[in-house]
Amino acid sequence: MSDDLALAALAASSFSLPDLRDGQLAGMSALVDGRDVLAVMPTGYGKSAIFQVAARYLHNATGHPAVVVSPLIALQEDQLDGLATDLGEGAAVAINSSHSDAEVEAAWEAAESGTAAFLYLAPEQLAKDVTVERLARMGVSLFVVDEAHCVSSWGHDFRPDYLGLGTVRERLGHPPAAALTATASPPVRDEIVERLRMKDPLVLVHGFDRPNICLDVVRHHEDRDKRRAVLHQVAALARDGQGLVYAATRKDTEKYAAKLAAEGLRAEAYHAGLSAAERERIHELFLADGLDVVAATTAFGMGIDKPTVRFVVHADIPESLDAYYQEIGRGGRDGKPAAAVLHYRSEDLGLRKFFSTSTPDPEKLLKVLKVLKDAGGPVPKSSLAELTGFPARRVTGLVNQLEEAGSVTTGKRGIRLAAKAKLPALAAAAVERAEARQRVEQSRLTMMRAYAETDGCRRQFLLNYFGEDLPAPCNNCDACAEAARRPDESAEPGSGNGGGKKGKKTSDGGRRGPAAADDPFPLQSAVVHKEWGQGLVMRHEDDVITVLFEQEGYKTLSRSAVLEHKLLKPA
DNA sequence: AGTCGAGGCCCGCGGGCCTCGACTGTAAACGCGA
Repeated sequence: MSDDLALAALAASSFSLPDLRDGQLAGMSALVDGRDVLAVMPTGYGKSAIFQVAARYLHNATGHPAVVVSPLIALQEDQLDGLATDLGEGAAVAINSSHSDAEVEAAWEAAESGTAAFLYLAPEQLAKDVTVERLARMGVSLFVVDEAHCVSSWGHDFRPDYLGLGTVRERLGHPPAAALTATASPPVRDEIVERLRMKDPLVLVHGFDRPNICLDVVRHHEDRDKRRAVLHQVAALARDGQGLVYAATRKDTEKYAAKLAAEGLRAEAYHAGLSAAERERIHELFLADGLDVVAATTAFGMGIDKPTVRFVVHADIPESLDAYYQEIGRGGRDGKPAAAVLHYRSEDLGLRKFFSTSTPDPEKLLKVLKVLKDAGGPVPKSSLAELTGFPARRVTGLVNQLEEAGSVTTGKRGIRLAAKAKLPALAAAAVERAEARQRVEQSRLTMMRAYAETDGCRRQFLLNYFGEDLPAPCNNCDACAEAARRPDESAEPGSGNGGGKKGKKTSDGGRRGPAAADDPFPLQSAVVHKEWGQGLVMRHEDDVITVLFEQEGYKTLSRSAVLEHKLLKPA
């Protein structure tokens, strides 16, 4: 604990942080003591300082740098600039494909000689054995994973090297690990901890609620009505400030941008199909207040820290509340009022389903396994595509599914069988794992849908999902506004409340079930279900209890059925 | 799962309607040719 003073002094002198916020010092101190840390804090809270101060301290003590895994080259370069300002040129270096061979070698030497205290890499770099071996020889004081939710959201299909980070960390001699993210629900946190092989990490959750963001959901039946409403609303919101419109497809971002531009707004579309130069131009223009609105896919966001974003409108529902919270969290970072509006049609869930894990195909998995068995040794992924006749992307997905089940491993020279069992059994194991993954993804989408369709306070729902409790309705969402508009509703018991819609909310906006005192299954309590195993109570609403099960994801149960048939037991 | 858009058909010449196939997101890295 005597380190705490030294850490605080270092934060003040090297990083111009005279006053540390809740959790920052505790995080730094834990890392320096060798304990893993998972920090869930919004952008701008100062979660980077936790690992930066700790890394600096450890570098002074050992001469070894921190390895920082960051998903985007642009983010790496931003952080390099920031650290150069605080600590001087050369204190942080990066190894990625935007640098020449000579620059990369210089970065290595800076890290090895003790000049650089931070070495930034993308997970793809750490998939190369030569890289990991050189790092292991060099010695690593700290293993940092920035934007750690990527482990869960990108690891399974899009960027599988995220799943290998735990192994990489072992090979580096298991240095203490710091995982940082702005948003992660309990199952995502668990997955980060598991994948990075963290042991008893210090979990820091701070500044999670963003009360200045007004939460709003607008439901639609017809697609064209939704499009019209989105345009109308953005045009109105853009009168008072700048903001973002998130759409699910590239084409839609261009349509929205064109229509908004036609209405006289400074609007641009942003998606990964644009050239790097064009993306850079739009990004810079937005930061410099040169645009009223950017219509974007999920490509726009990470690393964009503009405090004055006044609205985030979703033209399509995201895949999960984790993603949604990440995206609306880009609004109102200056603490002033900001609007988060979700335009929702149940039909839009179809596209999200399409984007999620595909149903495992036992035949194709078996084919991959057969090819690997016949080869009798490691097979590079490209050859595997050729030998099976499947497209490269399909092969990646299949290999991931097999690898997650422990049936194959990816090594230096390619993919090889890892288990001795009969091939159909290996394929079946992979199918089982993939189906479990599908169930979890499906349940997360279901929770996103439930948020869109709830009559209760949106913020209570959202915070519940992230494992936090908000005792009273927020008074800054459409449901609370609706409740305030109908003060007499709760005085009318039973039927006859007009509108024809069942289950109108009560005037307290609540519908939170019985008080915690007499509730056998309070929020966040651990429970056991005969079939579904261990779970965590996430939410109460009327007669419905939502429980997060480790294997099955989110499930809703009828409270009366639970009590009557004793479906749940306290764990 | 749902939507877009090309192309065909109909009735009658400019546009509506239908069907059916294509397409739908996120990055880094590497090799190749200029």
